[in-house]
Amino acid sequence: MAPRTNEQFEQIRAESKTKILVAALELFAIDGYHNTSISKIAKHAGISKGLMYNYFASKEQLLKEVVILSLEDAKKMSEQLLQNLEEISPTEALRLSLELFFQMLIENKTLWKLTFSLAMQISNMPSVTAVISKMFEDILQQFEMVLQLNGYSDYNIEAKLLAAHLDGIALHFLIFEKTYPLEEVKNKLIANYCK
Amino acid sequence: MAPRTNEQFEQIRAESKTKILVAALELFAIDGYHNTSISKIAKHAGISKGLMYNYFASKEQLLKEVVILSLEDAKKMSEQLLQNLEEISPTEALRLSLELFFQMLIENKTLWKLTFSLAMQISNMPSVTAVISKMFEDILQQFEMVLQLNGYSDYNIEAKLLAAHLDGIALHFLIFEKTYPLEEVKNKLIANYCK
Amino acid sequence: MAPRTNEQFEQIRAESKTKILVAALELFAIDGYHNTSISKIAKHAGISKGLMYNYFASKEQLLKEVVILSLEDAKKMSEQLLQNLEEISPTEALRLSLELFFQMLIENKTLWKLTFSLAMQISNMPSVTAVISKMFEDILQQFEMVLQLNGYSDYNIEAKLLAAHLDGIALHFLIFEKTYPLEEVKNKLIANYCK
Amino acid sequence: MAPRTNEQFEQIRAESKTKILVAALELFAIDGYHNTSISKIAKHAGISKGLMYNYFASKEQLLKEVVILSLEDAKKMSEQLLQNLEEISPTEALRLSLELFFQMLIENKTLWKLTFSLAMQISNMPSVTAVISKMFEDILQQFEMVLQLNGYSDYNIEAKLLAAHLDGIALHFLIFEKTYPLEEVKNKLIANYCK
DNA sequence: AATGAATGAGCCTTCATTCAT
DNA sequence: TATGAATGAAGGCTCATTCAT
Repeated sequence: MAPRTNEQFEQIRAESKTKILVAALELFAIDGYHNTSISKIAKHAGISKGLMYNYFASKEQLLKEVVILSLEDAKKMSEQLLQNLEEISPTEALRLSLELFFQMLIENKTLWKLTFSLAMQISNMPSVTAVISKMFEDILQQFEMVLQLNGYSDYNIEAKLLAAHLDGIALHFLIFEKTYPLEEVKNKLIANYCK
Repeated sequence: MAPRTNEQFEQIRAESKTKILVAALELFAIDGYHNTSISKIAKHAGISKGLMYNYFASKEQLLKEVVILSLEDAKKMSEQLLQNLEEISPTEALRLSLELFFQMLIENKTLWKLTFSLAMQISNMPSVTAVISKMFEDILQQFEMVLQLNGYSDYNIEAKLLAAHLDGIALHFLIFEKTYPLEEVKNKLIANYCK
Repeated sequence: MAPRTNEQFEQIRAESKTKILVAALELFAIDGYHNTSISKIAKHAGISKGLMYNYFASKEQLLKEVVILSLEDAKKMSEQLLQNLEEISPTEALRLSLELFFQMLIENKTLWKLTFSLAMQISNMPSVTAVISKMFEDILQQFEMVLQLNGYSDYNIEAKLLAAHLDGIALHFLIFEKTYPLEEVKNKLIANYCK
Repeated sequence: MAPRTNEQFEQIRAESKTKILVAALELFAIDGYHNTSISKIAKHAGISKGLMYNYFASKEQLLKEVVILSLEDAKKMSEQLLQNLEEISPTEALRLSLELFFQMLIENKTLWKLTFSLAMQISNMPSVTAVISKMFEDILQQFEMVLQLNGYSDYNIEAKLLAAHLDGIALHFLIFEKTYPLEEVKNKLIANYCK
């Protein structure tokens, strides 16, 4: 066989890396960062323990990249909304924003669980914290804009309140899972905000 | 010489136990449960590693008692409110409840940090989870009552919304600490709820 | 009250010591030496951990004295037999010796268990081993004498065989306990030796 | 470089595992299970402490495998006898059985020591006990058969007596080692049984 | 004589990380 | 690129022993 080209190597690398990241995300979110060993991740990803260190300098670095990757995904989703924002009424935009949040919450429970568990736990992992903070600011800005469009005078502080509200709901939902009446809470919240 | 009296032993025990509980609470809250080793706790408390096991059967049991102790403190505070609840107007009661929450949040940052960090991390520690869940239910009931008195028809689901709102605010406050405009958020929240 | 006399102190000491020895024997025999902690022994004896060190320099020393005490008891029993040995026929003496052995085995299962478990385990505890060896020699001499009286020419080596036979039976009985047909084995053995 | 082939890994594993098993057998037999720490075993085997857990799930599992391995060796030896059993006279078969026992005792002192020391100490380790019991039953059956062929009417109970006799001799030999007249005892025993 | 709180060495075990191949 | 055997520090926990009272 002809030797692999650089592109082929590059692709193999990318595939392996992705496999590892996906496996790590799943395990971190379900079992928590500390309860997930490199061994488990390697097995789950179908690769060897040693290979992991070929792509990530340490377990902490892997965590950081998991978070980055996940948040990028989330951002992509939310940007879809923004594209159409100008074509619809402000109220509708707000409603859509909220609907989007709940949709993402349900569809990415794993990621949310991970994010929350990290948020409270990694004062000693600044690089990871920074990534999470950055994303939070982005979301806040979006909310400010949408609330401003909806005529909220205190949109600055109201955005913070809304963000807190949503994160609080997410937190409770993730803790109580099946017993939490997410649908009712969501409807009530939207009703309250979009009147 | 004669051995110590029972009272003397009791006092020594109480002091040591408290020392350990306090040290554990601080470290658990700052570094998280998994990042806090028994060694660290012992050093922080100024005792030997082995002594911990004289008072707590395991690290998990220590955590449980830390949580219980902290929640008892919190409960005492909140009960102060309930005493006067019937003498004041419903609106005032709601305002007081919210004020109380923020006061407790500020005064017991450590406990809140611990609670949140635990909430996402200890699905496999039923005994601890149970204690936290119990407290959450208690708070929820209080909110339901106060909201009902304030004429909220959907007081059931509104209580859940309020609880989420408060926990969300607490979460953000604990993450961003000094940069979080807690006072403004608090005033706005109270204004929104007590109109 | 008048101060205690020396005799009273002496008696208290003796009682405490005995309590500890008895407790230790029971626990050592049931759970094994290594699985029995000083704490357990103290609790079982109804005294404090510290007091034990008032009477025994170490756990190993305690073990040694337990063994000595137990073997002395055993010796007393066997000496009862010897007293009457001259009044009965040699065959009867042999039968009685064997009967005595089985009786002691059944009545002192605890001690036997302990002895066996020690015998194989304490090459690194010479002081204890010495005591056990000494007793074994004593027993062997008795057997030699009785076998000689019964006309065994090779009484020297036959005594060793007999001792081994009895210890083997004891070993199996202690391992299999209820399922071991001790009575049948005993009758057959006696029948074989006393014909 | 290319990773090792499966065969290479297999061989490395086999070698390490054997090193550990051999080291463990020796130390368990000499010092007893409880007095032998994983650290000691690792040092004795010339490997790191952690590596043991790459091959054995726990110290108890290691013990179990040590016992199994040893008993397999023993079984192989005894099966050599059975092959020729039908070609020789019953008396000769019995004599051979006994000779074999003594040969195995001398050649596998370590294993015997281990077996005895375990027999009295591991009532709380069912998995290990089961293996040992199984082997004992096998041996008993063999004895029953051979004794029956030799015309013993009570071969059932006589087999138990014989097994006890042999184990008793082994026990004494292992305790007193060099000072025990094993050869004389063996000859006398065979003489007694094969007349 | 008696107590039990306190110590600290040592135990079994886990796991991130390295390295020879 | 890829493997997994090997390491060693660290973790939770036990327990014989000491010591102030």
